[in-house]
Amino acid sequence: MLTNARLVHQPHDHVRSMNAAINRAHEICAKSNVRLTPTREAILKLLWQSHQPLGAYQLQQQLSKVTDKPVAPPTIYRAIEFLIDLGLVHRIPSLNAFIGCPFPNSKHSNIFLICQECKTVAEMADNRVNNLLEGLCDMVNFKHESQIIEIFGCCPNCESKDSDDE
Amino acid sequence: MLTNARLVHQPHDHVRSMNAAINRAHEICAKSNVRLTPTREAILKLLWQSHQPLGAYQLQQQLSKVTDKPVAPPTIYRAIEFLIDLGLVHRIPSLNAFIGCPFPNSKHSNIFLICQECKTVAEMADNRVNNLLEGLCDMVNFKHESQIIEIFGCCPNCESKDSDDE
DNA sequence: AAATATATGTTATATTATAACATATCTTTA
DNA sequence: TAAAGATATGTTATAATATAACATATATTT
Repeated sequence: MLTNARLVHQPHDHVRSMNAAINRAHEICAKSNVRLTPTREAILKLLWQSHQPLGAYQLQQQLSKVTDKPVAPPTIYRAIEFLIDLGLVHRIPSLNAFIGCPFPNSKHSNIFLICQECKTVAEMADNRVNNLLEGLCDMVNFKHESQIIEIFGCCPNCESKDSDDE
Repeated sequence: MLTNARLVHQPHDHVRSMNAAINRAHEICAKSNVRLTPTREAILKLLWQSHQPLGAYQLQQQLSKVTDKPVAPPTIYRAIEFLIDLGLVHRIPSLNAFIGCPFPNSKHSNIFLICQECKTVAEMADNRVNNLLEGLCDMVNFKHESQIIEIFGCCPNCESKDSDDE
């Protein structure tokens, strides 16, 4: 099992993990012979700086502030599409929002733990889940190509806060 | 494992399965002491008549045609919300669309097999998946409340057609 | 330096979803 | 059975998310 759950739900060196992510992104782009342009890098940084997934229009506002220039939606959606295609970013469909992928090199289980209290999202990967789902697909002759698993609930932080309140 | 995959991907008595679904819906509403009003029933029927998930505005058009009256979006979204709350209908987040639930009484795994060719969606339920995911959540102290699993790929029908073409 | 490919800017608009308030219809209880 | 309360629907407006289409700019190759 692979997860960033502890990281997401605990205080940590945010700048450092972001820089690591940006470096990885540069490597991945170099390998694929595509360009991590300033706009794309800025979007990726914004996503990494955020503990929560960001919507396209939140990104628009933030990018506009950072660059001190007006930014139109297509700019955002294009950058996001680029980053998603490279596996550097995920879209969380039920939230219409986007997050940086913590392990862009590994096989994607695309399991997202969505805290309904604080709105943070952690990601997990687990081969047993992949195998099980692929097995189920085989049983009904469905050709499995990709998947996304959204789990809604309460993260450890919020859970302990909630029990304090009672 | 529980699935309607064979049903969805094969010819079958559509009217009959729809009527069964409507009857089940009436029972479930009676039990919960809520009303399956004409609008709500009509929406549910439209969803059951469709092999594919329908968007809110498709439902709007179709309902308007059936009732020969103008229908506004809130009418649709209200009916859908009602049906979803009862477990009679699901929303497929990545499609912004809705489908009738084939087994509204059973525990929901919420596994959806989405054919990217023909756009049909089958549903599965499997306790091993639920157990595995709940186990993973336990490991990171995440309190699991609900989940949705979208699997994208190719259904047996389209798969056999595709191989014919080659 | 020209030609080509890639990326961004810009305007407009499509698509999905909800807020807010008015009206109607059921359901209960006096 | 009429009034009160709860539930459901109608209506208008608008918010939020996403994309199409075309112009311009920047990088890359030749």
